[in-house]
Amino acid sequence: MAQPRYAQIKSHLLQQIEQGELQPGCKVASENQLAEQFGVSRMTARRALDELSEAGFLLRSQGLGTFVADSRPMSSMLQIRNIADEIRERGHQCQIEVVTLEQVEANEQQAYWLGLQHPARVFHSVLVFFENGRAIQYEERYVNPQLAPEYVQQDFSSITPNEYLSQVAPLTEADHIVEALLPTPDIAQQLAIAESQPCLNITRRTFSKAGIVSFASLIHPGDRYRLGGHIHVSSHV
Amino acid sequence: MAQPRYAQIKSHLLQQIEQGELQPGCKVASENQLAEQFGVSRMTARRALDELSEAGFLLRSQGLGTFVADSRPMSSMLQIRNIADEIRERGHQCQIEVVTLEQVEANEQQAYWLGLQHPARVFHSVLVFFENGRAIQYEERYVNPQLAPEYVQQDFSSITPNEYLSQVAPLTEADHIVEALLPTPDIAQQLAIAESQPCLNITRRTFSKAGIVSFASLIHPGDRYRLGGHIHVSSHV
DNA sequence: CCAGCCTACTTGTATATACAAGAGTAGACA
DNA sequence: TGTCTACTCTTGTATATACAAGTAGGCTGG
Repeated sequence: MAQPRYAQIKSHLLQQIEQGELQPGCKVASENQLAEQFGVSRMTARRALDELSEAGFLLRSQGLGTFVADSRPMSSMLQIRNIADEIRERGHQCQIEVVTLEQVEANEQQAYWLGLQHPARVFHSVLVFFENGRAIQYEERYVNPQLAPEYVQQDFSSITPNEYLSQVAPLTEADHIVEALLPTPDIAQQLAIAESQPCLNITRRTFSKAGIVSFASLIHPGDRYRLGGHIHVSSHV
Repeated sequence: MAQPRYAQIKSHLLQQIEQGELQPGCKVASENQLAEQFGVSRMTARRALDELSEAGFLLRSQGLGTFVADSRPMSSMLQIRNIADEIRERGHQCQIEVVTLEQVEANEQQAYWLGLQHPARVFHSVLVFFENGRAIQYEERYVNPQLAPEYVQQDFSSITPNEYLSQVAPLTEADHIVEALLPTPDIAQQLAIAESQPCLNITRRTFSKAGIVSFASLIHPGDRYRLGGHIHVSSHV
């Protein structure tokens, strides 16, 4: 079977939602109706509805039915913009130091985050960004070689990985994890900060239509960098 | 049934993971083993593993087995939702300690952030949130008394400020600043952490149609809390 | 009129079963 | 020795079934 039956049902519903045939708040066919319509068992239809619900496209309530959620994507505070632009916007000089640029064997976790099968060879880069001579970002990045095969040939002192990857594989989505941590001795040295200096770590995964492009860990000294953002709330709570 | 069987199995595994009995990379009991161990059918055990995998705690691969993932973010989205919900969703207990709840004279900066003229009297609260007895958030909040005049009369051990404010002044927007910092001695003591423990500080301003409702500083121990987010990129770059 | 019950339909949980497909291993065989 | 096969264990997909539980609407008896 090329695609599982439950996935076909998911796709069908998603398409209807995205094309506006199913308006927000609109009631969706029940599990039994879908089961009959697609000639599958109720549990299979249920799986499609369940996963769409889990992903935030649908709202389900016992006794009532399944409905299209009002607005799904939350615009988030974390924009995808590269730090080089930010620095230049402030009228400052931006230098980039390439620490590492290589092809490596991904471990299972890394392969998983890139949506690849283990084992897999991936690209790996470590860069440090300087604003007026002061280190402001330590970037460690793993790149899917299928989507950016010439990654290691780039000259990242003139074009940032973000810029290059945006060209070869336009972004469609991204997710982030933000945390506070202390730098490792190595990173502290690269950023020229004390090991007791708390840092902001942003782990970012970027997606294009073809799949997961890369994930990166961006580490910023807490006293030199803040993250700002704005959310527009659709409904409430 | 108080709690579904599959949820019991989830809790059991989660507890083992969080207490380090199941180390990252460690192989987890197979569906059949769990089914026998808990006296349920394979499909029920499977549901527990599936949901934990979906949530990022486990990695599964066909033919090999199920393994504990390295680490995962605690909150999945940068929504405006209160931390109490997150804690409850994890099936944990949430306690709130009210440290301060008063009316104070806002300084010029505070009045400015609330969009008020100096001088102005505003409400001020300091709360500490506990998850299973461990402090997970120190919240200091300033509230616009015009939009929530009965703020100080609330019992915040039963309803969170976020929930209350959402009721009296539905949110329309919010902005954030995220930074990494070291806690002050006082905050370190309230959170029961070392003063060298880096923390994530989220400064959040919330807006309703009538104006700025409140701004709050939410401080989380870096080793107990992460922030996750997802962006849907509409068009360019 | 309306309060209460009953029924039909919904989602939620749980089970038993079957087969498919990926991965590793032991053993047969050349 | 090396290779291919067969077996076993794993997760993945799909089905049929049963009962629980929440919701709404209608019907009946007072």
